[in-house]
Amino acid sequence: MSTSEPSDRYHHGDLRRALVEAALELLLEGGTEALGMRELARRVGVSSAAPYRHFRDKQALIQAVAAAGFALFLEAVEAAKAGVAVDEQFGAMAEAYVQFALRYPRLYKLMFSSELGKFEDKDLRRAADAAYASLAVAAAKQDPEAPGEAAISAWAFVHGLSMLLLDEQLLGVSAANAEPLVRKLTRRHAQRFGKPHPG
Amino acid sequence: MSTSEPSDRYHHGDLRRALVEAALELLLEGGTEALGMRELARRVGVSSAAPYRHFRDKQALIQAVAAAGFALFLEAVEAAKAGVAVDEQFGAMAEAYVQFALRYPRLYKLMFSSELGKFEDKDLRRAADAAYASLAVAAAKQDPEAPGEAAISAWAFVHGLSMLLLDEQLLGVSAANAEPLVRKLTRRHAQRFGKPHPG
DNA sequence: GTTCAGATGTTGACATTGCTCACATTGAAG
DNA sequence: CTTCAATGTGAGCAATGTCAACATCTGAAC
Repeated sequence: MSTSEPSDRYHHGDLRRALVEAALELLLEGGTEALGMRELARRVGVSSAAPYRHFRDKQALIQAVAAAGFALFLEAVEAAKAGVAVDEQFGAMAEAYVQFALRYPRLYKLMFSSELGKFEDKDLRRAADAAYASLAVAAAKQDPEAPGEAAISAWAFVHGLSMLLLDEQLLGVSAANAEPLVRKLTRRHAQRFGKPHPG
Repeated sequence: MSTSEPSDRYHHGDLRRALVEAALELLLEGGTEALGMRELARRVGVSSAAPYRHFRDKQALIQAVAAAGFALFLEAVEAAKAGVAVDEQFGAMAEAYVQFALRYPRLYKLMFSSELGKFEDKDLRRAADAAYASLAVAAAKQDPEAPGEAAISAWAFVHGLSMLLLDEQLLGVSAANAEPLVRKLTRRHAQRFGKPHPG
């Protein structure tokens, strides 16, 4: 499933990428707890100390994973807006957003866990901002009179909704049957927060 | 600051409570990473194995802390609604909600971290639901035509906004100067999501 | 009041983890 | 071909979560 063949030579060739890939798999399977440096090294078929040539810290490794996550995330959200009428783009993106969270719950959680130190890692920060910007732009178009507030509200809404769904805080609603609710809610949000004087 | 005097007798007397208290302090000071079983035992002045008489797991201990957090949280939100006109209660509670998150960021994060297993621990589940219900009721009153959706949207909004603020994802806005923004946004949300036919 | 059974605490140990240091191996630039 | 920086190895340290065997206390029954 990956491009990483162990290949018994001394130098791995592309350890850094292999590590991030494996870390991602490890995370998706077993959550944050399962994501350890040593286990990671084992997976890639390399000694326990090797990863430290590429990442100062466990935290640095995690930041890289999160950044990769944001890239995936951005891709998904952008894809959702392609070929959609402008005034329906926000709704589509919001839906894609929540669906991403539901499909990769542990990754999503990691991305926003932020014992993570988003501020310190430049790459991570950039990736996160890019994702934010993508949705913010679409949301801002909805309410040209107060674009900033519209963007924040929109982001807060989708993020909060995702979290609620992941925590199964919504009685009777789980990842499996969330789709109709998500659609209804995002549409409702777009309506209420959309252009205030539609007539 | 606590009721826990070490007191050199063999039996502590109220270890369980002391542990949760100390864990809370530890969490507030140093975050999740600083919250370890052994360090905790050290703080309370007890052997490393003693906590296991009261908590099966580290996770169980953490769940107890989270439950305590939800109690605190509920208290804060309820306090905010006391003595406020009914149609302004939601705004007041929403503001209190976000302020709680800003005052206790690490605790708030823990409460919603949910590698936490909210489903399994009954006490925790109850505490979380109670907090949810409190805000949900106020939000539902805002839009009697679709109370369920109003509640979800409201919760998602405040939760999402809190997370964004904690992650400093909002450029130029941090815990220190967040208050006016929070007030403006919650009011805006109440307006847009409030009774659709105010005339 | 003595006794005895839980409940509660202690000691010491095991496996595992993050991380570091001294050393080994390699590929590429001169 | 030599050399050097980049990359990987192995052993080891301190710390952690957890457990089992043992110690001590407390409260209820006699």
